[in-house]
Amino acid sequence: MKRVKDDLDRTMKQVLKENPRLQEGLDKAEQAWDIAFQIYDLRKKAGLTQTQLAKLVHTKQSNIARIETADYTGYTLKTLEKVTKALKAKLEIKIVPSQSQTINP
Amino acid sequence: MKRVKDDLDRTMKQVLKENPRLQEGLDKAEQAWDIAFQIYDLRKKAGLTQTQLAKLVHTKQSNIARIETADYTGYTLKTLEKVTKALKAKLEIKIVPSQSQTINP
DNA sequence: ATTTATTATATCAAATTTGATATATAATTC
DNA sequence: GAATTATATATCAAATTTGATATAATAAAT
Repeated sequence: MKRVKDDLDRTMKQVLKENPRLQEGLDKAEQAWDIAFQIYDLRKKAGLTQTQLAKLVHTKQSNIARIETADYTGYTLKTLEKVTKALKAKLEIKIVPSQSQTINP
Repeated sequence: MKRVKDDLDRTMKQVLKENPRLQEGLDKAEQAWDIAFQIYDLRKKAGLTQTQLAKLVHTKQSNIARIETADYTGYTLKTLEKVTKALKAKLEIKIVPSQSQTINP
């Protein structure tokens, strides 16, 4: 049951890896999935294994696995920050209003 | 003791409100503070009081206050998402690598 | 095909955040 | 300046995430 989702995830990761432009389209899709992928991708590019990254973050491999697969909406910024820092990346969080959000004069 | 920090926060909010370009400079500063401010700012622009926003988020005023003032690193994405959605904004999370992060061939 | 390495899943206690209530402080309004 | 509104702080139980260990599943390598 969950296996199915994961298989999809993995093939999607592959597809995206080969067609990087598709990534943009995902912005509207689930944040959760996107973050998971971003981390996965960075880790791969850094040539790190989950266990190695885990060590950098001072945690265990299983926790990295959780981050990369699970739906991530509920997790804390603190965690995200630790991971991205270990990957020598910067966490950018922007809250962008959909429409001009000023009060009418 | 904490009052001092808050007073600073408030005046900073003012300063930033008047010199929006300064905002950029803050990107390197604390994420936490920045998020707090972004929410505060959006709420104000939407002309909402903390209590009103709280109602939209199905929570209480004190929790919104906490979000806007407290150091926010530890909180969950879920919460951030609920709040930004209520403010009709979109939460953008990007993990940007500091240097080109590819493996050497 | 067997090993070996890598990643995924389950589970559970400990730590942390969240929601809620109550109350204090600050700012507006009259 | 008193009253009303808005925001900040304290506290605590309940819910959730985190870290950890163990183990299963998958992939890679030999």
